[in-house]
Amino acid sequence: MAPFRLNATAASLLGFLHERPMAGWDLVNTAQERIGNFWSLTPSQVYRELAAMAEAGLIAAGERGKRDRQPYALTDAGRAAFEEWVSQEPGTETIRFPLLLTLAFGDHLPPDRLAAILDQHRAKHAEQLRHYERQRAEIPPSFREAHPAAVATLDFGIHYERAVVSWFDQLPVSLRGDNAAQ
Amino acid sequence: MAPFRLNATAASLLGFLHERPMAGWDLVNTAQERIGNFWSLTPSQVYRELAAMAEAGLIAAGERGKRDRQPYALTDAGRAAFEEWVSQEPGTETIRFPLLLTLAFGDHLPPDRLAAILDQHRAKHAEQLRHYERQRAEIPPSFREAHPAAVATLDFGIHYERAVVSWFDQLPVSLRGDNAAQ
DNA sequence: TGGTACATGTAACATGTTACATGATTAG
DNA sequence: CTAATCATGTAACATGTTACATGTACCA
Repeated sequence: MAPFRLNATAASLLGFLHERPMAGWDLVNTAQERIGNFWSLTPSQVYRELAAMAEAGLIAAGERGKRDRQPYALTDAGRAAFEEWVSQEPGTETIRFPLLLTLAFGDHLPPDRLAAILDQHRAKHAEQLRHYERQRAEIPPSFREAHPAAVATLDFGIHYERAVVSWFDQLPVSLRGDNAAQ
Repeated sequence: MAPFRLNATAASLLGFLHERPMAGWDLVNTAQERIGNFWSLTPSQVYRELAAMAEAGLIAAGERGKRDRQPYALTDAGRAAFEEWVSQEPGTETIRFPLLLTLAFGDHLPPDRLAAILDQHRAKHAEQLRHYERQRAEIPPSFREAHPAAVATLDFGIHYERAVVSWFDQLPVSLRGDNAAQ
């Protein structure tokens, strides 16, 4: 058996499979819900990683259920691989922010066009922030105590979006114009 | 000539080539300096994109200089392709934050190990913040007025790192332990 | 004259994205 | 009966990463 180098995406799937056997579809949705705010993945990727991990013996396919659902269960090898992954030092985050590129090259754009783009993106981030805050407010105390890490990752989103919005708001008028919706 | 779909990385190289013809090496360094905080790229990528863009006629190779430097100059086609790219609505940012994955799956880790990891990453971000703030303080007023966008992207970094550090600091003791260096 | 920084690139592979094809089940 | 949603996947391609090979010029 080749030593199969786990990537973070595959490892996350193993992480979720600790809870119960799941099919690709479940994993896509679970991942979206639980780590989607800071780790993106597509269905294609999930199915590919599952196939590769099944091949490598980290998960075992069960019997297909309704609608051809293919459940996978964690194996001992999978559990071991996950343990190894999770105890590694996590790497640095990657941020790729196209808006900042547009801004950096903003000299090539009419000022009001740039201002409009900034304005629109500010609105999106403000909305995302409201969304997180609504979620935060709805967490029952029991959950808060049982899953402090889940709350902490949500809080990260809140801190991040607040920073982004306040960054927009401190931009000089020369860049953002004065049409910004406060 | 195929219509050559520009990606953000390639477009950025064109952006820099507006200033003067440059070789791959210059572009790697310029990009690292000017957009590296929110857009990562490797030398390999740069050379590949340059080759592809030269092939597509967006840039023209000049005569090789010292140390085999291969300068590229923007062509009219390149200028046009850049204009088109920069006037597009920029897409959403992508964030991939491995530490948050480790935190989300932190139940599989001894609490003090998780706390140590968090502590270490807090220190890194605090250092990065100090670095940005030092840079910010060194900007001469003349530059500030001439290049507001460059200042704004740096300010983004500052806002971001402040948010990250303050997020670390509000984590419950149950997660971060009490060994955190304030 | 030997080490360091400069400079270019290729190759192989890993990961991520997009588009599409197929069919099952459920709700109206 | 039909549309929406569930569910699985493949294929093709784009992008990103890592490791390596090659040689140049400067400077101590």
